[in-house]
Amino acid sequence: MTEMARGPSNRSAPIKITDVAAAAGVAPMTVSRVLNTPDRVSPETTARVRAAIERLGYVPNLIAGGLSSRKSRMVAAIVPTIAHPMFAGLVQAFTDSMRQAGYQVMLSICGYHDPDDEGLFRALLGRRPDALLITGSSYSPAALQMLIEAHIPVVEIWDVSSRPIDMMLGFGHAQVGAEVAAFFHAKEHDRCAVLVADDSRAVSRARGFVEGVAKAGGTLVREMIVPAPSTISAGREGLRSLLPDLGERCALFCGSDLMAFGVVTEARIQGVAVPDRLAVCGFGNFELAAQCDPAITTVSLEGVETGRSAATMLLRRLAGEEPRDADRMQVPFSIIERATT
Amino acid sequence: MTEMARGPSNRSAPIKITDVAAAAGVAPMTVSRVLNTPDRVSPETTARVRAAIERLGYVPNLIAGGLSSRKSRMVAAIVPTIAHPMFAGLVQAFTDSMRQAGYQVMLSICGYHDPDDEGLFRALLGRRPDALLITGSSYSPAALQMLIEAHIPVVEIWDVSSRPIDMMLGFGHAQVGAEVAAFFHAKEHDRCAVLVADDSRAVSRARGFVEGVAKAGGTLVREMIVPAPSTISAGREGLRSLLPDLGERCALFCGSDLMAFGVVTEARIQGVAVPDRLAVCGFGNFELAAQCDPAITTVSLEGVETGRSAATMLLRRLAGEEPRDADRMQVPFSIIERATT
DNA sequence: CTGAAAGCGCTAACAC
DNA sequence: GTGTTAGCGCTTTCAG
Repeated sequence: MTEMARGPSNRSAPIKITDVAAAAGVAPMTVSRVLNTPDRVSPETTARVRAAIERLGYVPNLIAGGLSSRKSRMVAAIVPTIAHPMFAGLVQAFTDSMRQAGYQVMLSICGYHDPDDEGLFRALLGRRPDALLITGSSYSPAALQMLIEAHIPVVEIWDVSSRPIDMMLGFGHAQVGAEVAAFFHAKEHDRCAVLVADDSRAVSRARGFVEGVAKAGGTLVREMIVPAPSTISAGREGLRSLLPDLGERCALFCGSDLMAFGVVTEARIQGVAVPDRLAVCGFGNFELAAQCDPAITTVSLEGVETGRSAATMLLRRLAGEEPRDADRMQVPFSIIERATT
Repeated sequence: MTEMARGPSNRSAPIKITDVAAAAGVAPMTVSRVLNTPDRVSPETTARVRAAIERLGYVPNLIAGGLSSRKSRMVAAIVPTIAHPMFAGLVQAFTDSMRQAGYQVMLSICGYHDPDDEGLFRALLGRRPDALLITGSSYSPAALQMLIEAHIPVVEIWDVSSRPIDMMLGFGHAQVGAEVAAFFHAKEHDRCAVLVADDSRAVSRARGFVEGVAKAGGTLVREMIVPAPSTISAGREGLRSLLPDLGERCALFCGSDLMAFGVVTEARIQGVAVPDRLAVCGFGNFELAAQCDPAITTVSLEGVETGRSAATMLLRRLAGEEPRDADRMQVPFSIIERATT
């Protein structure tokens, strides 16, 4: 074992394309072609080059390649949280789809109210992503301006209410609220309440709900907006606070299934009959809502499908296709009725 | 408004450092210094350059900078999932800490059994991250070899049982299982069972538990290993399957709080008294375990603290400090006793 | 404190 | 098919 060990470099300088080229007896450009456009290289050469790559343990420097080709093969994604199962599913599906197409995803988690969105965008855009996925758009005008000037495909998810930068994929949150109100009305609930965390989309849903209740001639017992995030304990506290106003019969729309679960849990503890005295509808269709007892009626969102669609939209544009109408898409949502209504 | 609009470039080529330099009447190098080492530039020059940057909407190309400086100011992180609250917390805390220090995190979600770990590592290392966070190490030898040859700081989290690549931060999963077994024993449970998903760490915990039960002279009623991931419905099904063997009294250790919640829910439906006939301990200390009713006894993990510690370890090394003993750290865990035991 | 020259590792564009 | 040349946009290094 005193001979030089075979196999990759022992703690020497990192292998680069010229090393591989030298080892294979070809020009660097040929190595590059083997990696990027294999069909333009003869099989024998390819084999020799591949062997050299293998032997040296060469890992191409994508940074250098990106600088040269002006393509980073990287997309940035910004979501407020990954604790929310819908976003978790979305991110996972988006990442998978992009990776399959050869893109790496840089994920940023920005919270619901990022004070320094400009700083975040600068850090992201500075890496010259080929495309961008962002959530909603409660961003500062300066930050949005940066996005526009980046001249890359951008897809906004989660909210279709605002003026889009480029592509858009989501649903009107107010509309969700309205549909839940209509659903409650159809079930002959005329006393309604709503409990949400104060993030702008949830508040939109609440507003849509309140309007829907009014339009249907119902009574709004209470509109509770609590600090984000939307948690189980917020739901439990919410119900305790609502208790005095509950009356004979009341229907409550919650900002998330977590909250709804908290409400249902606390209701059992407090001896409030669900759904007879209190009907509950959640939002998000988390596993919890389906599997807890009683199972919770909720609004289903299809995070996975949204993530996949977002990837498809971006990939189409990255492949050079022109913008089209379908680039402004509503994501379907549906009310899944279960035991709490 | 027929004059040329003020403000940043209207759809022209992207602004680069030479544009800013020209606009400010300085050399490109001076612009670079304003951005990277502001204290080495006179205040007046700085002001002029900053104004030009602002006016042109210049966003430095970090790709080019990285190539030149051989520092990407980027770290890669690999986790199996973000659906698990512990990982979600960890990732969030890690990302925050790194971002504060000026590093961007590239997150990869690899699932529990990635067939193409080499491909993933190549994609990541090709971007020349300055450091790496990885979860556990059920990776192929070739893939691990790539990590070693990257010659960057690596911190492995989540499992301290294997031989480390560099730094390590986690806890012995087998030890967790053993402690839960001891905990059950202390509560005079001599009939025990365990239910986990088949991911390698969860299986380690189960094994530790089984050994612990044996050591304490207890009886292992059942060891159930179900397909990953660990879900509520897996817990519900698990209990149904366990039902015939439950006997008078039994203590069950679950692979996650989700499973434990499923078990407790199904137990209520089936009329199994918790904790009198069936004691349950979860794993992970999710909000759900604390807030459901009955609240679930669990093992608490401190994902947030782990993420922060991992960041600290890496940042120390990135700042040039030498490896030290503290680089192999146990993350504390604790059993939180609640109503299900 | 500021500038000029050289080059990071790769690929586009054009030869051969 | 393969090689050569010339950068990509920035920072290092060295001079002033």
